[in-house]
Amino acid sequence: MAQRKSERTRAGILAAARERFGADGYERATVRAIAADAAIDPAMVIRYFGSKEKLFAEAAEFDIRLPDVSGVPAAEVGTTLVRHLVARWEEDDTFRVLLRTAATNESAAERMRHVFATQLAPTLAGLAVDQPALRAGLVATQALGFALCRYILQLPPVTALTADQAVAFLAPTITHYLTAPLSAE
Amino acid sequence: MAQRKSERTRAGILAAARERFGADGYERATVRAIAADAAIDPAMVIRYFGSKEKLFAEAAEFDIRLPDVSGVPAAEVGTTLVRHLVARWEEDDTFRVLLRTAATNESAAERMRHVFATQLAPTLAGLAVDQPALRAGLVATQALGFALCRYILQLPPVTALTADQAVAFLAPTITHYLTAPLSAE
DNA sequence: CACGGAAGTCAACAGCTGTTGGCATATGCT
DNA sequence: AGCATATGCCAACAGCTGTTGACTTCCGTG
Repeated sequence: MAQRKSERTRAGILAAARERFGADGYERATVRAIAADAAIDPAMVIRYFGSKEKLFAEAAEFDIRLPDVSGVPAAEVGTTLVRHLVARWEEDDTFRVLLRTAATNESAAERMRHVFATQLAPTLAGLAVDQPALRAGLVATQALGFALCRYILQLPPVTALTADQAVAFLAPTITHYLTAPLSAE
Repeated sequence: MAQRKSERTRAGILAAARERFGADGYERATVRAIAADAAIDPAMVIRYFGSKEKLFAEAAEFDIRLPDVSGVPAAEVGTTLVRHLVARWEEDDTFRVLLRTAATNESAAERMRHVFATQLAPTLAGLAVDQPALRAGLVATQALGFALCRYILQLPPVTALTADQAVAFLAPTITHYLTAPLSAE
């Protein structure tokens, strides 16, 4: 097996890349810095991934892995959804990479829209009482806004929350956006 | 008046800088590109503002100019607040500059926290029924999340909204965060 | 008109960037 | 063992970055 060792260094580069991209964003995260974190030569980063952009593409591959909520009582759907999202964001930093970079990099923004359209919106469509696209959009504003304030901007009152508190505060809003009548409030 | 002409070109540089920073973020917006937009030599940008960072600091100086809501009926506070925020964001792109850049630039993030702490939180504190810091933080997640999805990520369902629709959808959430009991939802 | 200072141009700098090719080394197979 | 190939390092490249200093041009004032 000639592949065994290479796969480990490849994974090391990817891990270092995720951390750097997540901390610094696409432009400031240099190939040299990523290579140094992975204790390897910068040339190897290019050899393994072709280019910085392809490395980023792989590092930002994000699967939201939404749970199946078809069996969940309607009243608990919001809580279930939010709990999953927060847990998912806390456990790995791939999403932070994507969110941070999407602010300044158009291809990352496009990928973010793609995640929204293919992963979030379809699931929410089954839960919304009407106007699924609009409701999914509203949910996104609250969900991504929370992630932005907590992980990127790090607003003190938002970082101070425990995950459970965050879920308790956000869930009613999500439920509201999915089910409340929208025209006259 | 030796100053008159210089002030015009200075304003021109600042306008070009705001546009470039807003469109590309701090790193990708180069001094040379800003200078080209302002039809001037890159050296002048430095001469007028000292450095790229100081230019950014001036370009991202943002005053949220929240209205006085002390005389507004409690039921309409949310709507008034949101309407003002959305109108303010639509009319000038300084806020977009700041938001976009805050994602990848720590000093811009710090400035964002400062705007939150000195401009948004104090006003909201007078409107919250309790726990003002927490409630201001929750309001920020929704408000900034909307701005992120609409102006930066440009999620189709969110950009499709008219300003009035956006206000109508967000206002109840803001009111909820300011006034609803928080412990058991 | 002559002068002084402001306004602007030009070329160049040092440093960093992603990327490439050549060369050494180690590793696994026969 | 000996070869082939994968793995890695080194040095260098061309291009871009923010920034600087010297030089020219313009303009209002004495």
